[in-house]
Amino acid sequence: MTIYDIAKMAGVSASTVSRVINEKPGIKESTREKVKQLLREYNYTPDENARGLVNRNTRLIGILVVDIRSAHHTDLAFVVENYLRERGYCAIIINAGPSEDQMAEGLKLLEQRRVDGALLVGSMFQNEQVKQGIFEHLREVPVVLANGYLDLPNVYGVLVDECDGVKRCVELLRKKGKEKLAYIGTMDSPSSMAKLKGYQEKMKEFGYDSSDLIIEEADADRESGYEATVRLLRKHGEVEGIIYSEDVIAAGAVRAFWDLGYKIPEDKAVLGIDNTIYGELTYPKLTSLDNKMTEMAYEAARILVEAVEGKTNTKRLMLFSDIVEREST
Amino acid sequence: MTIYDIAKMAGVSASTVSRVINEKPGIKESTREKVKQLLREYNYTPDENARGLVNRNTRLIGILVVDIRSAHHTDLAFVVENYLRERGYCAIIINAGPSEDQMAEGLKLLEQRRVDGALLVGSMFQNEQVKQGIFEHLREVPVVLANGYLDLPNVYGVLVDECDGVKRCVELLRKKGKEKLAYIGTMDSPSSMAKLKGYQEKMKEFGYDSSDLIIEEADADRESGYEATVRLLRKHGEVEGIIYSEDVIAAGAVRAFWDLGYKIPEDKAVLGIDNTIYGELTYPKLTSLDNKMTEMAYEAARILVEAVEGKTNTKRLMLFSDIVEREST
DNA sequence: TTGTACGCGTTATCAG
DNA sequence: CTGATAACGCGTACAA
Repeated sequence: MTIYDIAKMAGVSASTVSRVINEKPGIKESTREKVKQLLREYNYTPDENARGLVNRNTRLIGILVVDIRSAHHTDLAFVVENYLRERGYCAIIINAGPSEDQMAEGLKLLEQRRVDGALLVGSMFQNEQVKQGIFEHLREVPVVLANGYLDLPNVYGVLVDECDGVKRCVELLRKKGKEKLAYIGTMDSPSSMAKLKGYQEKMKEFGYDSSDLIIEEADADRESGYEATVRLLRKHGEVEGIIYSEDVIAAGAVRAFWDLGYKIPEDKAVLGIDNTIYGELTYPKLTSLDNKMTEMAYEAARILVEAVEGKTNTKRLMLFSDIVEREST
Repeated sequence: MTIYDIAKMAGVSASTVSRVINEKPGIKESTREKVKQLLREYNYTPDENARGLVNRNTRLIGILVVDIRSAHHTDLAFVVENYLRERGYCAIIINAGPSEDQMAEGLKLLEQRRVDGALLVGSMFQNEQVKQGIFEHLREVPVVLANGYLDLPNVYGVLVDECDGVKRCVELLRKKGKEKLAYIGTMDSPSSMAKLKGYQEKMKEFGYDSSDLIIEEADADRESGYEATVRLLRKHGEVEGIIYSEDVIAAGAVRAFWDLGYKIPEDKAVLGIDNTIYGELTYPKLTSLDNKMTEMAYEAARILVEAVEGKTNTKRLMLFSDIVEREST
């Protein structure tokens, strides 16, 4: 079913049908009604792709994410997809995977689809190869990085002050009387490094030398959180509080403290980051640094759509995180 | 950059460029190389939409999901997206929302995009309005229901034997010496009803009258799980084991048992369904009925792609669930 | 108020 | 082996 079919049945030309569909003025009311009637009868819907070919847009937005299964990316994708759909855009989701090659591959895919814009979710996209990929494949359309930034004329960034957020976490633990503080977490992304830096700098303010700092690396899963915690406590049983780079790691840690017979928060305080579902599931519930994923998603979607529609915008938007206190501190 | 631009630079016609791009035979090696060189130089990628216009396909697959944030839907979407991408398809994701009107709206959106096929995730899509919507909007393309089925010529279903699965859960609890068994869960989807039916039928086999069965309704979140459990125990303190329709509800319940001073599994056994991350996060860890989401996702994607590519397939594929025993039973 | 003709980027067909 | 031409479904100047 095309506009030609409708046109034939209505005894008018295809352009007339097109005009009716797009609510253009200057059509006799009787023909408009006749066409509308037919449109409804065959519940005809215009082909967005063909439309895009002539309008020179697709109303398609690409969402690139390392792995959609990670909870905060999902939350973000949800908010963004809703925002887009309400404005007539469709979201193409691509799990780019962790390697920079795969990310570039994802960018190429989006170019092939001629997306009107792209959203890259996660600080992992903040690297040279992606920058190069955007330059090669998506130079013509706005690109928004959620929790990242790249210095390119068409790239916008929405960021959260993770370094400052962790500093406030350190302050909170000190205020609760915990002196000896350690840090366990991932170190594989710019975001991770910002968090770590927050811990290091704040501890130095409290008079610790960088050689005194107790830091342990972990992967972003519970098993790793469990093991890293056990490892750290074996060496530094005196630690009174640990900040974890992600709730999921802290969730594994909670189990470790249980098994080792420590009470949370009396013996050891635990503080996670991301304020995800993990934080509410552990016993006791985790205190967590909320890095405002929902807000970030909303702002990223807004900036992207506005840029696509030709409105200018701030290139970098900074959001502030909040500590959500629960039972683990 | 179009094939015409490339053609002009290579001193050939657009058809030749097109033939090179599509690896068609019958091109002089020297011209092929010359064109390929240009293609690389300008890292040109063909416009999939324009391509689709003439090929009469889009290589776009629509994924309709009630809410992408629910963990098992996310897992499924991940597997499906990877499968599709490896085969040259792109996934359009739409959060259809819980109402049947919104679902129909989502179907219309997919028609507009002229998707080559659609995947509807969750038994919630198993209703008359969606059936009508598929008939109106997606009659021409294959549609796969993950965990559901609709009797329409172009609809395929991949299902899991939830009723039978719950029966085996009842058996397991009995074998562990738990006699008095209750059921708490959602009752708002065909899938929920199948689970409930499994509980009811198996209990009858064990000699219980339907009026003896202890059943409590809950929403699919932790708060509701907590409250429903407290409510049920107040009335039936003698219950020795509870089956929950979803892990997330059971996760709330675990907290309720803690607060009420019951030991799991000694005092009360807890059994969830879905084998999601929730099950591993609670303390003790949940025994859960694994309804094979990953396998279902793989099969659904496979059937969909094969149907899109013209291969015939079983209209209904049934998978079998497994109980994953952890610490709560 | 309506229709004709063209172009969007690509592929298929047919002629050379 | 290669090029010209006609589609694909739609929107839009321009003409009537």
